[in-house]
Amino acid sequence: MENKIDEAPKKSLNFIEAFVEQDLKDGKNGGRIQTRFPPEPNGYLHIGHAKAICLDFGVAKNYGGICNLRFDDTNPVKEDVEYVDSIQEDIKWLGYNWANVYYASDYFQQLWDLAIELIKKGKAYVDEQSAETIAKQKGSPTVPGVESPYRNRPIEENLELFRKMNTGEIAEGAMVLRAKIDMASSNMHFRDPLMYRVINSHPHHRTGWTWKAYPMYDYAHGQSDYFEGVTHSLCTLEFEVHRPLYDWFIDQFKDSDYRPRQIEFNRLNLTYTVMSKRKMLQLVQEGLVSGWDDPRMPTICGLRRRGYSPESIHNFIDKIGYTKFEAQNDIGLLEHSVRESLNKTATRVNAVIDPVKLIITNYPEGKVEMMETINNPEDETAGKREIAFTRELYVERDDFMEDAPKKYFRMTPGQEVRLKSAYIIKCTGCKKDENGKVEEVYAEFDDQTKSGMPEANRKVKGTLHWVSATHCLDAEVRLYDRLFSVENPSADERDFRELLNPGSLKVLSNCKVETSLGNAKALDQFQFQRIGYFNVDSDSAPSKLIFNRTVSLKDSWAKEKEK
RNA sequence: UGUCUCAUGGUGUAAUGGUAGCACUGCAGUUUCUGGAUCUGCCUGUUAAGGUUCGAGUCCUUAUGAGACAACCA
Repeated sequence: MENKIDEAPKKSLNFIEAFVEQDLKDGKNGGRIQTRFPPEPNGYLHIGHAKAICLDFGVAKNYGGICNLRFDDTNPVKEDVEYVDSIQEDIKWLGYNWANVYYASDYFQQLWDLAIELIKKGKAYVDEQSAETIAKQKGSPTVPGVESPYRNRPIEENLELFRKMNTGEIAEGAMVLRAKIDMASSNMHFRDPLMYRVINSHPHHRTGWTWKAYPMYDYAHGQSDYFEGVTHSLCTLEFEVHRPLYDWFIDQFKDSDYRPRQIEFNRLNLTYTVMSKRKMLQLVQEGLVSGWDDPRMPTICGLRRRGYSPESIHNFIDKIGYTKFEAQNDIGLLEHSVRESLNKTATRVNAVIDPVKLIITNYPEGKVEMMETINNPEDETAGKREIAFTRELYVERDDFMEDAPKKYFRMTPGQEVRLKSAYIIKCTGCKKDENGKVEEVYAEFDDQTKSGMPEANRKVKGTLHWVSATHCLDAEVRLYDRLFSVENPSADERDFRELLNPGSLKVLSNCKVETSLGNAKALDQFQFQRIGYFNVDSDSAPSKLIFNRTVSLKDSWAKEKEK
């Protein structure tokens, strides 16, 4: 037995964990591990952020370090407290606790002081050219830039102008502070990058009108990492080109052996989804979805409302891994992850989403039998409950066919099926309206086949779910599907809004569910037997039950039908 | 016609110079009071060409393809 444990396969490290372990082995930073999750509070978190969160918090946890939450709030034009709250809620929901909450705005004074130091060293200057001129002078990746005429302004003058940038004496857009590096560098970010710009049209959500000059990302981010003692600054691939500049700024100011290390990994791309904040915002603003938490959105709040468990998201992220390859991840894997998670935890209930009446013609009128049924066959501790059985029931319209193919295991005249947790019945026929639509299905039950009786062990091909027509509740069921109809909306030439899946939401208003669902609370997760996983929508009320389909069950009959 | 990064089945990801493995998907079967779940089996892969080496997915060279970078955004 002990040998078995030794033989357990070691989980292989991703390249970031390998770097971290090597740094630890090399004794860097005194063996300390510290990461940070640095969202800009300008939007809701999505599953791509969840990937970063799992890494930032996960690395800290696995290597005995800490992870801080830091809001990168250096642009008051776009940022808002509204987002600060939702971001914290979403991180907690994912199951993580930060050691501290910081704000880049906490460092405005320190950053200011360092900028002055840089000016005094002759390594930064105030440029008063227009944004367009500066852009033009940057050149292009293949053409070197040209130096600003203000590049060699005297230090005293730079100090004076920089001070004025922050007093309101300088108009927004009129001046910037730039680091003096190399206008001919092959790395565009080295061509005298902007460090500060003037913003006096918007108050900052935390510092109000105190500051008029705000630091730019490349300067603020790296220094914030440094101030906090971050050892591993993990970010996505598009910041790869920024790393030399990140290092450059740190080199200007560092005063010990300690330095944070930036490592980049691939961002999450999901098929049939868009992940850009801009596009999501457009979907919300144009009413193409009901809001940031629309269950079709890849936002954390959307997934939560859809019925995804935190565990399902962790499992998914675990499976896709972290590399430097720009992958397209199959949304099918996310769906698999949620089925895997909910299979173990969701109570099985009976819900008929497209009901047709089934009458057991030889069952006494008015009789009510309470049938015992198991809550979750995957979890012995989940217990049992009772459901009412009566002469008139509802079953799925799909579960009856007058002329059925050979492999149809459900109700068709002459065929026996089992009603789950109740009796075996034999279908005898149906009644149709003038259009040929089935109005009622008829069957006879065998009183020796009640679940638990010896005769109940008789082999029958199909087992159907049902609810009593007299002991059930009405419900609305929202069937959600993938938001887009093409695999990669971002790669399509057409406008992404034309690519929306018209069938991404179907509302069924005439569903019948078992009475036990009457006291279900918002977000409670269930498996509607034979249909899928559903949860209680946040708009649901006892007087109007609303369920969202998280994901359907795998359906091998649907595949068989297609053949 | 720059710099940087990347390339393993349909998709994603391992193999850290020594038997190309895992997961998802797909297919076939087993089993089942959910056509779910379970269990079993199968299909499919190292971008190309050279080189180093006893031995290369891994190291080197070149080619090809893909991505990132020219916001007073982060």
